[in-house]
Order: sequence, then C-alpha cells, then structure tokens
Amino acid sequence: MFAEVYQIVQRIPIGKVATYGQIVRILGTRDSRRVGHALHANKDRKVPCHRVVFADGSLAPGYAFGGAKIQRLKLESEGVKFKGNKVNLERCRWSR
DNA sequence: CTTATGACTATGA
DNA sequence: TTCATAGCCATAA
Repeated sequence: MFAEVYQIVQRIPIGKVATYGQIVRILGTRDSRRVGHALHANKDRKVPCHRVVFADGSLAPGYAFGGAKIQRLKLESEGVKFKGNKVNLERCRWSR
C-alpha cells in the first residue's frame, strides 16, 4: 500500500518534485488521494513528502508538515525553482 | 458491515 | 482563469 508510495517518493532526486498524479500513475491506479493519504499517514518522518506536489505544482494548503510556505522554502533549498506560488514543473518535474 | 471524509485530478460552467 | 462537481480508493467512525 503506502510502501510503494514511500519508495517512489524517496526515489525523487534532490532539486526535483513529483506530482500526485505522477506517483499514482507509477502505482498503476488513478486515485491520487491514496498517495496523499500515504504521506499523511507517514507525515514527513521517513519520506520527503515536501517533494510531492499537486498536478499544477501547488502544495497542500494547511496539511503540509508545517505550512505550504515552509514546504516552498524547503524545495527552494533543494534547488527547485518556483513559479509564483507554484513549483516550476516544466523544470523540476521528476521524470522516472 | 455501511457511511462519511480526505496531502487529488479531470471536466464543466 | 477561477469555482464547483464527479470519480477512485483507503482510513476513520
């Protein structure tokens, strides 16, 4: 279940981000919520959930490990470029 | 066991 | 472009 999600999330290299849809696609399902639930169940203790963003590049408002703004800062620190209040998926989208 | 809610995404207005 | 609704699956009650 979530193990697959954790594995994929940990597989994301520094400076890159993956969308829920991307992970879900790898899992072989269409449900994006299960990924979000997986991260929520695990929070940010073992998996860098801050690298997981919405399909449009935005973050999870109010449910991040400490705030979407914090998440944004963390991603920036890893080298992820931001497009306004969203991540520049065109540049930092994790491809396989 | 059934109902309701949720770190989502795609489609329609 | 932004807001609302439907669909998919798992967890909580």
